[in-house]
Parts: sequence; C-alpha cells; structure tokens
Amino acid sequence: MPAETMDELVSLAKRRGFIFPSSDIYGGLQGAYDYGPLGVELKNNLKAAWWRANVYERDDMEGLDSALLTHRLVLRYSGHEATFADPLVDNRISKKRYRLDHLLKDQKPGVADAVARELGLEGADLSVLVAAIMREPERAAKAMKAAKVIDPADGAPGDWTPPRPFNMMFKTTVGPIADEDSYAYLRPETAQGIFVNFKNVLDSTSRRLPFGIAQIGKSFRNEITPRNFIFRVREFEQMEIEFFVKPGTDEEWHERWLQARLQWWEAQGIPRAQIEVLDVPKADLAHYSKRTYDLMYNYPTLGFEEIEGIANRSDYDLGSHTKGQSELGISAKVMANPDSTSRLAVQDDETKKWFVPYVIEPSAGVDRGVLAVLSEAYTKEKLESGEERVVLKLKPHLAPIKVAVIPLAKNKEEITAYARRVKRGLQALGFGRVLYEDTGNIGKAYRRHDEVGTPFCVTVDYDTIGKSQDGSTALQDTVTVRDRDTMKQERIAVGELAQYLQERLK
RNA sequence: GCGGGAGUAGCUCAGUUGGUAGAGCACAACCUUGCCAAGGUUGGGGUCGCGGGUUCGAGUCCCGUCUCCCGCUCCA
Repeated sequence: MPAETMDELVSLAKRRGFIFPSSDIYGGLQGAYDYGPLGVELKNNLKAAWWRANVYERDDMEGLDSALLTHRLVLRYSGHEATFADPLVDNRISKKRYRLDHLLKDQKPGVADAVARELGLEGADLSVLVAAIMREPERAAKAMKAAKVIDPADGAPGDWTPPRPFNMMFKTTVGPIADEDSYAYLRPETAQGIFVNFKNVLDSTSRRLPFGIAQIGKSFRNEITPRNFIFRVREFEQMEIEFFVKPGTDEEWHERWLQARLQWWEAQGIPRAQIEVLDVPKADLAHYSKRTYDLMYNYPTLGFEEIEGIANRSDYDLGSHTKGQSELGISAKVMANPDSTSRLAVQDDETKKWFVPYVIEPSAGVDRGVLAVLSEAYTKEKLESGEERVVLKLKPHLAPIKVAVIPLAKNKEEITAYARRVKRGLQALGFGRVLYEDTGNIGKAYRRHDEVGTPFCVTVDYDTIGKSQDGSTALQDTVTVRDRDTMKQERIAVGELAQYLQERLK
C-alpha cells in the first residue's frame, strides 16, 4: 500500500535526510532540491539499476556522457529554440493565463481568422499567426480584443495583455566577453547530446542497426511554475536511450521498448497496476514525435502523472542535424541545415544507399522515479501493540543502507568492538552502505531503519561474545539478523553472514 | 505572474485586550537497560520567514517582500 499523500513523503524525506529544498538557509530556490545522505544513495542505486539493465545486460547498447553546456546551433536545429518559448497571454478580467496557441485553437470558428484579419494576415495558419503576434504583441492585444477572443474559463470576451514569450531554456554566457553571440544553453534534454555524437559512437564502436545509446544526466528547463516537490523542477535528471532502427521497423521496436520499460519499473518495485499507458493524442505530440506512449504513475495527491515518455522520434533529429539532407530521403519535416559538418546516416548493406535511421526514445525522469519508488515503498502497518509502524519496503538493491550493525548494549566495550569489526567486514564486501548504529536503544534503532528502508539489521549481543546468561558458549560468534518486512530474526554464524546477506541483497 | 491559504525549536503545535517566548516529541552526554519508538540525570538549540513602520514596548497592529501549499499556463 503506497503513500496516501505527498505531504507524508515530503516530511519523511526531510526528517530522515533524503531530500531538502535547495539553498534552504536563504529561503530556498524554487524548482531546485538537494539530495541528502540517504537520498543520494537511493538515487545512485536507481540510476545504477537502469544502467545495468539497459547497458550491461543488453548487447545492443553503448553509454555516453555528453556536456551540459550546449552549442546554440544544436538547439536551433533540434527545434527547441522555436518550440521551447511558449507565448503566454493573461486575461485581466478573469485573471487566468493561457498559452496563446492553445487559446486561439479553442476559439469558436472565425475568431482566430478575425484576429488574423485585424493584423492583415487573412487566411494565415495558426503557427504563422502566432509568430506574427509575437512580433507585434501590443498591436496583437488590441486585435484580440477587437476580435472578441473568448476566455474559455467564463465564455466571456477577455481583456488581453500583450503576449509575452516565456523561454524555457536557460542561456548562459561562455568566454570572457559577454557579447550577443557568446552564449550557450544548458541542455533542456540529454537526447541532443546523443544525436550530435551519433557518428562518433558509430565510428568508434563499429555498431550496426539496430543499436542504442544510453545517457544519464542533468537537464534544465525554466518551468513557469515548478511545483509538487521533486515532480516538476527546473534542474532535473534524465535516464534516456536513443535507440536507432531501420525505418519500417520503428513501430515494432516502439512496442518492444514499451514492454521492456514497464518490466523494468516493475523490478524497481512499481507494480504494473500502478502505471497507466497513455497513447498520446496526435494533437498533443511534441514537435519531434510520430507517436508517444507516456507511462503515467499513480502519484500520491497528484494522481496519474508522467514518469517516463517513450517516443518514436522518427528520423527527425538525425535528419535535422545532418548535412546533405536532400540526398537522404528524410521523412520528417526538418529545417534546412547548412551548418552541420557531418552526415548522420548509415548505408544499407544491400542497396548501398544512405539513409537516416529512425529513433525510439525511452526517456525517464530520475527524480520522478525516486519519488515513485519512495511512494510505492512507503507503508504504514499496525502492530499488535496498536502502535503504527512506518516501513519503507524498498527493493534491497535500491535501499540507501543495506545493513545496520547494532550493538545490543552501547557501553559494553566487548560488544561494541565486536560490532564494529562486523561492520567493517560487511562493508568490504562492496554491496553498498553498511552502517554502525548505536544511537538510542535497540527498539528505536529497528524503527529508524524500518523507516529508511534498511533491509537487514544485524545485532551483536552477549551470546555473540560468549557470555550467555546460562553460561554456555554455544552461540558464541553468532549474531541475529532481523528482516525489515517480517520483523523476524534469525541467528546466523558470523562466518556465514556475508553469504547470507549477499544472497538476499541482490 | 494572478487569485486563495500558510510561515513561532529538527518535527507537531500553544502563546490572552500589544508587556519582552513555551510544551511534547526529537537531538547530545553520562548512567541504567539481555531484542522492537523503555527509565533517570544533565545539556544544546528560536533576532517568532525577512525588511521597514506605529508604540515607552511588537510573535501579536500596519506596509512591503520572500518562501511554501491549492488553482491557471508547463510534461522528464
């Protein structure tokens, strides 16, 4: 049973050191969060699981880590400069804000045309009209008023502000002189770094279609309203694959990747029933997409929201960035590109003709994944005593702390020294973080580790050091291992502890 | 950005008609404790989101500002 509200996750995340608001001591920075001691482990574990499944365990994938700073031509030809600037317009009467293109599209027949007529653009299609409006926002506002553009919220004609562009990409200055041309973008997606390295990877690995390139890394979008904890933030991390296939096999690969990705999320503890697959309607597709499946996870408070998008990007991206576009039979609508120095195409073995591969892109949000995994693992249990216990039932490979080693009494040197030795021995096995824990009493330590999802607690007691109450030494060099989910304990010989834990932490 | 709500200790909150900040839990040290949020003693921690104003005096009244939550635009 997952978390019921976002608030209980936010509270746990802060209290236990998973996630903090960024720049907290100066009041926080909107849309940015910092991962604390446990959060960084959880996040690293999730990324490692993704890399393992998609790079190491497949025979058709290469990895990549491209720069965050991105040449502006990359984002011009990718289409981001044009489409990542939403024109926004406010209605002074209803106080609502709309995207200009959405607003005009939602009007009664004839209204958009009336606006066009006011601007002397009769018959222009929507994108041309929007572009014209953005060139003359003051005049456009008057035209919208004259044409009686309706506010969909109340059905009444609005008093419209001049539309303003809202650029979602972060620009930054590069080099010593800040002139008009010396800027670069922080990448809005990791995908473009893969596309522009397509030829490099191909040439250095002798890959043939179909194959993919995987990348994990930060991306930046200047969201208008970052909200809902780490769900919508301005600096976020993506796990992206661009999988290159022969045109004509793209739809089949799209389906295969959909299934593969659902299975992977299931292995991270997110049951299939908690994800809805949305076949994104044509009208809502991103500028590069032929078809997209959105995996919608059932987040607490928010309901079903996107955790991953699996897009068929067709030959749009490589086609946009390649030189010699006219000879390659590109099917997507791409901008003419006189700047590229590289042919991003492959040769057909039989016909010897060059063509641009199609791309299937499974693109998952790391932060949204962390949130989903946390939410799904969050469990409240009533104990026999009537008390409530909070357990984070994380899959062991994701747990921030794998094992806590606890001395039963913290002021008995023999016991604490033994426990520290056990801790060091387990840490050396390399399966992740092992913690020596002697704060509070034993019951508190167990509860604390239940709440942060530590799968096993190893306790060193009097029996371990050969000082049993009955005087026997039968249990010397054994410890108890407590299971997080069942709360049951087993007595294990210290010599067998490594194997016992390794088997259960896979 | 606009509309609505909220900011007092790490957390949950109290704080009277304005009189100079408290509780429980948590945290730290020591003692006690033979396994599921135990007990004792001691201790640390708040310029009441921030800035200004009114006042002899502001957590409390006024203005501004920041952040968070809910709605609109954003989708990894």
